[in-house]
Amino acid sequence: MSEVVEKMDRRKQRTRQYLRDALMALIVEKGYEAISIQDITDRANVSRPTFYLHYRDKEELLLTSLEEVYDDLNARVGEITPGGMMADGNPVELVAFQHVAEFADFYRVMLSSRGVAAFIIRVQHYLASVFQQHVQICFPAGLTSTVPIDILAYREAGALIGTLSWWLENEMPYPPTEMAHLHYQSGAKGVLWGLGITLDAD
Amino acid sequence: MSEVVEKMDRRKQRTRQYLRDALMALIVEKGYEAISIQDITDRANVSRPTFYLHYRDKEELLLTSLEEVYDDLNARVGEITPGGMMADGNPVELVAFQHVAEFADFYRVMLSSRGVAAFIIRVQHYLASVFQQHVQICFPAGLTSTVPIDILAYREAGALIGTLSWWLENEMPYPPTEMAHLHYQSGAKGVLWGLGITLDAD
DNA sequence: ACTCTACTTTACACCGTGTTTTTTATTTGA
DNA sequence: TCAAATAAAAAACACGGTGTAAAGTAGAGT
Repeated sequence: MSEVVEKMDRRKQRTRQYLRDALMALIVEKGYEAISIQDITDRANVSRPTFYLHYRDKEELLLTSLEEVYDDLNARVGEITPGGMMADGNPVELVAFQHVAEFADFYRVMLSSRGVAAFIIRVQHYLASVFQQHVQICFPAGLTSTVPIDILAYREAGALIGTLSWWLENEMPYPPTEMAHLHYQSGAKGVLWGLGITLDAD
Repeated sequence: MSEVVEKMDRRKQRTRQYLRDALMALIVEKGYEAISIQDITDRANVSRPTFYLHYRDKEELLLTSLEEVYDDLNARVGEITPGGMMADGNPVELVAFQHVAEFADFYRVMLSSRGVAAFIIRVQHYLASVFQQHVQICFPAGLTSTVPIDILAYREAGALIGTLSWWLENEMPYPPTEMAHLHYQSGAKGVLWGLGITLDAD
């Protein structure tokens, strides 16, 4: 996933690290779209032409910068066990809330009006694929689903993004564990359950 | 909501209409970000300075152009009746699927990587507010919710966007009515129901 | 110490933005 | 129908960001 970093000149490593740090800081400060290459290189204390020695454009820098974020997320997702719940009895969604809490400043911007559509959609696809993988781990024998699994995957991916958006917009009033439970329950048992309504017969 | 159009010079009306049409066509063709003012005025057969006589920038044109889309949506939402289902027995989500089907080319871009984060977030907020209003219409006496209603609203708003994304990305293989039912059921009864799983006791 | 190679500096052409001024065309309404 | 009002076109401008090139400098690797 990451580039080969071992045999890379220290200056190269340092410069790229400066650029990535600068981008992340600037995203938090002024939003992605408002950032110019000059802004990034100024912040990184690097000349503007140097930028182009490493990255084609702002988007390419963003994509590589995201790897740090993804590495954290993938490490957490790797801990998932079959069975729908994690080893400690928490729902798997907890990893998402913990991860987002870790990078709250970043996500607060990127999942807002000042964010990037491509990033939001990418997160959605990622979460949908995790959902599908998780279903296959929990039910290896297969299922006779009432609803196509990929629709459910997109639905739940969007639902999680929605809950995360609310959480980030409202200064994260509940801890990750509580959010994970609220989200899990209203998903597993349905929205009517979340509203406190007993479901009638079909 | 809309401007006063009656007393407006015909040339003004025509020019603005051309600009709005051009923007919408270009969004479908190349995505919002890739469009320049020059692109819009070329397509509209209008000089570039003229653009600035009417709109401050591309975003302002987008916002006014969206009113046509919103007018359609609001007309449909207005038809919602209290009770969770519409007069014909379809779930209220149906209006969203019908509306998106009407402007499918537009939404296919705007809810994709080539779209605009601000638009996606705006749709999310709109859907969340509709959800909350709908709950208040259906249960005017109030509810003792297990989950805060605004969290549920964001959750379901995101969920709907997720389902719509899947639908648009996959060439809309099911008609709006069927999508609405699939979406409604997996929301009301929960994801496990959608997967075909009978829920154990708590 | 010597050789690479990354970085800096300066410069340039290009493109999109936003505005101004002058001129032309069209609409309004008296 | 004609005069006054106003919208649009045309041409030009300053500005800022992009992407590249050429020359020189500094610091890494061996």
